[in-house]
Amino acid sequence: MAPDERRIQLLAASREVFGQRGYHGTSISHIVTAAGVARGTFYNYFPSKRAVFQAVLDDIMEQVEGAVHPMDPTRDIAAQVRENLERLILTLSAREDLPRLLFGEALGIDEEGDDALRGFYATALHRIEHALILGQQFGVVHSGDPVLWSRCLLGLLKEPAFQASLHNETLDAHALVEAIFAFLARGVLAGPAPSNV
Amino acid sequence: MAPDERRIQLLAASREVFGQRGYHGTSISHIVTAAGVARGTFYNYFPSKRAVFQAVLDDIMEQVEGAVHPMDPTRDIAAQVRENLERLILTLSAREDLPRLLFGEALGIDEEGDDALRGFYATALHRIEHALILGQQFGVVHSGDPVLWSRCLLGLLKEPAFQASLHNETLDAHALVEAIFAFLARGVLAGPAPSNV
Amino acid sequence: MAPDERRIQLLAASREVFGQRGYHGTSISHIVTAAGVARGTFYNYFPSKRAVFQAVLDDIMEQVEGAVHPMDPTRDIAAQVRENLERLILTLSAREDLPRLLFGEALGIDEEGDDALRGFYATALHRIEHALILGQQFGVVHSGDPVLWSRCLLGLLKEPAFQASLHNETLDAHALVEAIFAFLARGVLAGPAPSNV
Amino acid sequence: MAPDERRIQLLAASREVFGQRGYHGTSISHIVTAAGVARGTFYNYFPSKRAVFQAVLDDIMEQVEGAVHPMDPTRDIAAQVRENLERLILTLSAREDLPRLLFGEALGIDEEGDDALRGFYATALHRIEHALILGQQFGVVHSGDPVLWSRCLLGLLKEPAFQASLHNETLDAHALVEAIFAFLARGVLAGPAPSNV
DNA sequence: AATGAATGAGTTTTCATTCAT
DNA sequence: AATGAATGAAAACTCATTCAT
Repeated sequence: MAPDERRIQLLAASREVFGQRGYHGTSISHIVTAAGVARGTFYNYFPSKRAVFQAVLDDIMEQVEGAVHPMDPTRDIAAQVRENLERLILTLSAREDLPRLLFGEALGIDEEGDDALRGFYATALHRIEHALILGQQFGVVHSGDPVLWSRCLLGLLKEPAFQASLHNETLDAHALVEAIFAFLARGVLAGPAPSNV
Repeated sequence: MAPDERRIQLLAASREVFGQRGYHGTSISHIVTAAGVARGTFYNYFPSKRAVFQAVLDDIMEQVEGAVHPMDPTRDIAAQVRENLERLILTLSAREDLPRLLFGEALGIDEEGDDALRGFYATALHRIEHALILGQQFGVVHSGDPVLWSRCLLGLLKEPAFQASLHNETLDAHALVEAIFAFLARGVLAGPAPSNV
Repeated sequence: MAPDERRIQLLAASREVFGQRGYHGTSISHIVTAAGVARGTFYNYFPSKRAVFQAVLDDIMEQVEGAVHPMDPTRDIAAQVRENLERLILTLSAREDLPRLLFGEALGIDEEGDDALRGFYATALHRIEHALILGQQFGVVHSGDPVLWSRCLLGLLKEPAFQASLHNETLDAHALVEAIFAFLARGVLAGPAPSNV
Repeated sequence: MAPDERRIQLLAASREVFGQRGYHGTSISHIVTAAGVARGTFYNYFPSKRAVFQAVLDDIMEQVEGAVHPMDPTRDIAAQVRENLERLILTLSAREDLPRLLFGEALGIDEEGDDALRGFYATALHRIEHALILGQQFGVVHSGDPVLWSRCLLGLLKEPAFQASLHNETLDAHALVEAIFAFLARGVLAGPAPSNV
């Protein structure tokens, strides 16, 4: 088998078992059994358990980041945000191992891994911040701390995804996008005198 | 030393080390060294590593749940929600180990632990759902799926807390409450035609 | 409680648990729980786990040895042998813990314990040897190696007792005595020409 | 080294150490030191201490059972019984660790082990019973309870073997066979009036 | 004499990693 | 490149024994 294929095969098997058993519940034996190769072969492709896990996570992060397309200023912004959100949610719910790996296992392996995770969140949050700041400049977003707000917005998306995975539910992407948009547009409180005009 | 004190001391030491090194990074040696007792003493108070960790989590969950006071219908509801939110955030940020333990380590130890965590979230989410449903009946909350919305609202609170802990920042409780309230009241999108009257 | 009573109480509790769980399956906790005393109290009466077990065994051996009465040369020898056998078997089956302790647990704790057991068997075997030699002198016992024969005779008694305890059966003392006597008197083989005159 | 060889080597080393120190006196360290392998190597071949011990015992039981050959009805029965007895005794005395393991250590490890031992004895006793019943039908064995008698006969063989191992003596197979046969044929009691004609 | 909290050496077992074939 | 036997450090847990109260 070509080296690249073997690597991909090992990566896939690793993701599979890491997703099912978690990082600490997975042993190299699990991985090589799942991949159908010998123990030593694994170490020809990855220097350590830690390293495959990072490779798996990198894949996932790349996948998630790839779901978000750059904005085209000539098209309707709101529509593009909505599309991005939809793609993001679909990506999150497309593979059931993803939420567990990203939200449950990614944190706490070691300092280096935490850094990688922080990097991932930093990228995501910067994009949101950037959008917020732009929106504020154009007057379509209320004023407020973009850092804090971006975290709140991330939570709006992440928590439903996390809860769904916690209960082995599949995420209704459309419903979630609608809900998030409703939040963004007017909050949850209706009432006699919101007076936010 | 009296058994009760010793138990508390061991629990405190365990929480300390679990908070710093995570569940899997912590060994019984770490705990007993931190507590300054012999290895066997630990097992006089807790039957297993798993068990202390659960005790630590139970403490945390109790603490977090205790921060939310029951509503008094004769007083201003919005004010009470705000107070509860403030207390909750203060609790979450009062001890730096709390977010890591609750958001980063609680998941994935074993099935039983996951159940406990699901129970904790279920309690929290039910409260939020209940409040939403009540609000919808009184016409002060927009209509929408209370289950999904409660998860979104939880994320609004949890993610900023999580991100702060990820960066070792201290949470500005007041700012976060304000931000959340702003979200609740009107969302983030301003604009020519919010038309939510 | 008087020291003697306490010692007896502890000894009884120890025999109880040793009989149920075996030497290695028994911990000091089991003993003190069964006796209803504190851990330290135990060590006021016995210097070690090893020591109580030896005391228990000594009791048992004494009991077993006490079941065999010295022979009265003025009375019928065969009848006395039969009586002793009966008493012995009754003793062996009177307490269900006895066979397990004597046959299953007594051997292999340590060298000292093995010596004690060897001493016990030596005493028993010497008595049988003595009787055999006497019998041979009087012409009522066939000629043959008394050492080997005494071991065979011991097996004739011990194995049925052991097997009964292995299957939690109660030993039928009378039937066993009859069987042993039949063996002694004529063996098992009948036939055209036993010619044992 | 080939897996089969290694397994055999570990089994041999285990049998050696178990035979010398007993089950509870043996630690995995003793075994791996005796075998000259690393600690982990042991666990590549046996899942637990309990499991090697059972494997050792299984070997022994197989060996002992293998010493008894099926009877050929066309040949002299008595001679075949004598040959089987001789082989059995030779087997029992060929390796000095065998009696200790089979008679002293096999009982009391755990319920499963006890079952295995009961099974071993059941097989042996059933064979003896079967022979007795056949003998009774042909009129060459006196009438009497075959179950009880088979246990007595087992004792006749086992106890001399056990006592010999207890004193580190080597068993004189021929003398023992003669003694047992003498027992079988006419018992020990001679005398004026056996009157078993 | 009684208590029971504390001790720590010792045990079994796991598993990431190495390396000769 | 692939194999899989071997390694050994490290972990969780037990329990006989001690000793201050």
